[in-house]
Amino acid sequence: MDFKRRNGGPAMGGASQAKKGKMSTEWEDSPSQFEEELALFDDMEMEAESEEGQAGHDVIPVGDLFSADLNLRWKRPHAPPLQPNSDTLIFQQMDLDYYLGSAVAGMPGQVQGKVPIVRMFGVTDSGNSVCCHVHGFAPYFYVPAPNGFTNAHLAEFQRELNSAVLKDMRSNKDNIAVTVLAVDITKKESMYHYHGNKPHDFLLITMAMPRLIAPAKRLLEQGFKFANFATQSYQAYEANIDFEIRFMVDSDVVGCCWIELPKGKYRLREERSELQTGSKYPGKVSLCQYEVDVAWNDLVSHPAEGEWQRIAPLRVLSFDIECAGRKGVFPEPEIDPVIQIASMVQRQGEKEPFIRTVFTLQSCASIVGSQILCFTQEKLLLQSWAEFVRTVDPDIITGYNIQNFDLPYLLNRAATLKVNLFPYLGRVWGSKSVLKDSSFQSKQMGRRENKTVNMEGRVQFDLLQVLLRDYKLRSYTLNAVSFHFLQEQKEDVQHSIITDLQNGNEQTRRRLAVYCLKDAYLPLRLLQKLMCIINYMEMARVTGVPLTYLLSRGQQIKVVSQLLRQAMKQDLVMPVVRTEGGEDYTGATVIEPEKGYYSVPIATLDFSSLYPSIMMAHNLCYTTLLQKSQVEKLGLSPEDFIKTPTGDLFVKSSMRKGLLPEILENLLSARKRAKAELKKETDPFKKQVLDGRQLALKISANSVYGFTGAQVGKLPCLEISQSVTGFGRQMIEQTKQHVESKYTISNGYQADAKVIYGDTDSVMVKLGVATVQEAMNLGKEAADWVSSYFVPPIKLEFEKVYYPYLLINKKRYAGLYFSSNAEHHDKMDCKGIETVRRDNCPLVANLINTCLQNILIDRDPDGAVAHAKEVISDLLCNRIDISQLVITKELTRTAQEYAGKQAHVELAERCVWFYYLNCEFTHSTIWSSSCPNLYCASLNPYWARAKLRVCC
DNA sequence: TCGCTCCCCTAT
DNA sequence: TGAGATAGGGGAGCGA
Repeated sequence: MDFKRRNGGPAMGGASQAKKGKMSTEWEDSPSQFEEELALFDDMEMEAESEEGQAGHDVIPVGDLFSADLNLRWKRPHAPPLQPNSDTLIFQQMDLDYYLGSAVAGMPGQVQGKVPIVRMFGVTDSGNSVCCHVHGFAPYFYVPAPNGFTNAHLAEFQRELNSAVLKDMRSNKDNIAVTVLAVDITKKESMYHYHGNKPHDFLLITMAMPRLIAPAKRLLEQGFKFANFATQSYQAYEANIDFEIRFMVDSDVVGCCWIELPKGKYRLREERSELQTGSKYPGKVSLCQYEVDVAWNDLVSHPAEGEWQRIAPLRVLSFDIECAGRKGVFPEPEIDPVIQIASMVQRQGEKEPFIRTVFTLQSCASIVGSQILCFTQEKLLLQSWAEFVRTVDPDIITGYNIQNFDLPYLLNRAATLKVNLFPYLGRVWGSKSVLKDSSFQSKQMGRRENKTVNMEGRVQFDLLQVLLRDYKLRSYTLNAVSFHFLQEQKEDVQHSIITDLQNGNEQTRRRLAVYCLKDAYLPLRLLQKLMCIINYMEMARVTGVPLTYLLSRGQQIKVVSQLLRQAMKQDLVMPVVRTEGGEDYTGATVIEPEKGYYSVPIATLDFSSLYPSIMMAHNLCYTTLLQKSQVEKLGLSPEDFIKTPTGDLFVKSSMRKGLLPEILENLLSARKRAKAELKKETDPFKKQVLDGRQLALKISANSVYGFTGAQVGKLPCLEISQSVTGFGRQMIEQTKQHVESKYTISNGYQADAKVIYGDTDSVMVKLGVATVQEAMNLGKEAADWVSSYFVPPIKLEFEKVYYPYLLINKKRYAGLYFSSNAEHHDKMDCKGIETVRRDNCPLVANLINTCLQNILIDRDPDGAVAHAKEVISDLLCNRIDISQLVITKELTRTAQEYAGKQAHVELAERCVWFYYLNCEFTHSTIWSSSCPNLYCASLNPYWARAKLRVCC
């Protein structure tokens, strides 16, 4: 749908504007490239399966929609019979959730009342779908045992807490009889602070349901009294862990891992009608081909190594809808009908979709390479599509903005038309897909209003959401994104004529169907090109969270998952800290730049993975943080701990090795392994997986620091984060001093080296050599030499040479980038300048880019001035395409926000002048200088009219 | 005109 | 109840 993408911000740039005059008759002339592509799929398939006798591209009579003969490929491959006693069941787990249900005979855990049951959905190697009910895992948390507590007190404690929680419930509609299932004494240690490696008695409190943990925790914190112990407040540990994560951590399951159910250890559910209630075993409740019950401690989880790195033949469904809107009004599901739904289904790992189909309202001429299903009633169209989804049974559902547009629209439309069988899109019988509003807020992404639709067992993987998270783009329309990544455009249909096309004939509707099909096809292509599914799967495996968390949750949960896994091995428990924003802490140093244009090579030295390596080098962790009062109490000598630049104390690894350094070492060594494997691997698909993994490992390592500094988070620790940045500040300062003290004329070098700039983990050094090669050689030597002053694994590395280099200000510079070859530059590198910022119009970015090229590549500042003047004169004479003046932005922003933005042409002039002046300047010095042509173009893209103002 | 705050978006 | 961090340039807008 085009409407949804028109919602925010101006529509596409000049290309579509220019084609406005295109006549509708032109369409029928020749098939588009995309149509030819579709036809090609068909040819390939005809060859491959000529015996199947399936006429894939015909218009199918609706009555035969789901007939096994006609749409054989819709269904999953036949599932061979499974004998639980002699067959093991192995599947890749893709989605994991839990529900409250009745206990199943023969399974561990509570037998009475509602019990939490974990549910895993997955796919076998042969492409069969699996739903696995996991029984017997109950939620729990810890509190420290009070002084004098013994086994004799357990029963009393449990009874008192149980009745307190029951009393606390306002209503008890589930008729819960027992809230506290068990209380046990266990030896644990808090992970916060170092306290002499002495485990203490903790009470492990097991609850009947996940939602009972919060009240139990609250009651214990508020002050709890039992037996003759005084009323006291109990600090809760691990009471804020999602139940899914709790289960995964405890059973060593990570996201998207392979699960093995050994023979004899599971039970297969049978198809059973509602009336047959005689059996003590429940029948199937899902649409999956295999549905099984297993005890939580009987399942085997395979770490993603060796053969277990493979990926099952998942079914990925991409779809797009079109609605017939009214002129100039955003379509409303209560009024405007859905006229087409295009769907493409692809198996993960295959090149092309094997199902290409479009459901249309009214007749539609055939399209070679795709199946057209025509309906005279919209109601039937919707219902059939829902049945199509259930038949195809996809593991992953994708599309462009399906989360906030297509799915909500379909649900609302189906509700309006009373298509009662529509909203069951998940894999669980009778579980209705409902629309909910949710808002997601983070400092990183700002406030995001989102809609959610539940679809148990299917992963919703909206490509737009992926792009918003992972890529900074100027525009997020499907058209712009496709052009950016695939150099391909959408089919050319203006959204304003969609209704006209629908009301035309079967040829105009065919035109619309081709457009709709392409909109379903492009997301698949993009997912493939960007390796989204593989990368996300690897991230889920590395961090241990379910795949769905990666799109629905923030960064913290990934660190929590790893931290809990590591902590469990050492019997450490994580406290629940109350979250309140405190003082900000000091961050990194940015060395005052020696602004100027440098026509000599500038070497850049970088600390690789600075913050992770600081944490590893100095053993910074929650578990090693030492309170000053504890030094004497624990009888520590000064050799046992260090004092960080911020004055915080941490014990050395000889006393206790920190969890965070351990996690980081694992991540970074796993990354080294992945990179080594990547080099050896020849299979392109496995290569993608490994590359995805090394990327996931790198990102994960870098997010550990952020987690400790997140003051509104699960476990903030400012002592760690401020010590990390403190060390960083010290190190960059020392690096500057070391380099400038050794590389001097008096030490026999050509010139006195000068650090002209540096930010956080890098320094730019003018070494005084004339060639790039010399700068590289000397840079490498300097990096190695400086590294010797720091604790491993901290390492300063030579990264690149800039030649020439234009240093405009802090965080704003440009230069030609030489990394391996001293003869040829890799690219022109621009940082912070208008060319890389998305809040400038293309004219400004292009102009500055050209000026920088003139200055840096051609070494022709006069050319830059000439170019700038030319553009300005074009601007004044209205010779600039309006699209150049419009700031195209992501659709989440409203057009009003762009109003009043200014395009600043003068910056190009400033660059040029700066080259001449080669000295420090301010805005006003340039402004008041006698520069001949300084203009400022102010524009209002909302009205799409540029207003020009002559400033000089 | 200057100085200030707020906002956006970037660098690391 | 869920959200990685700080540093910093530079424009817009406002008041003195």
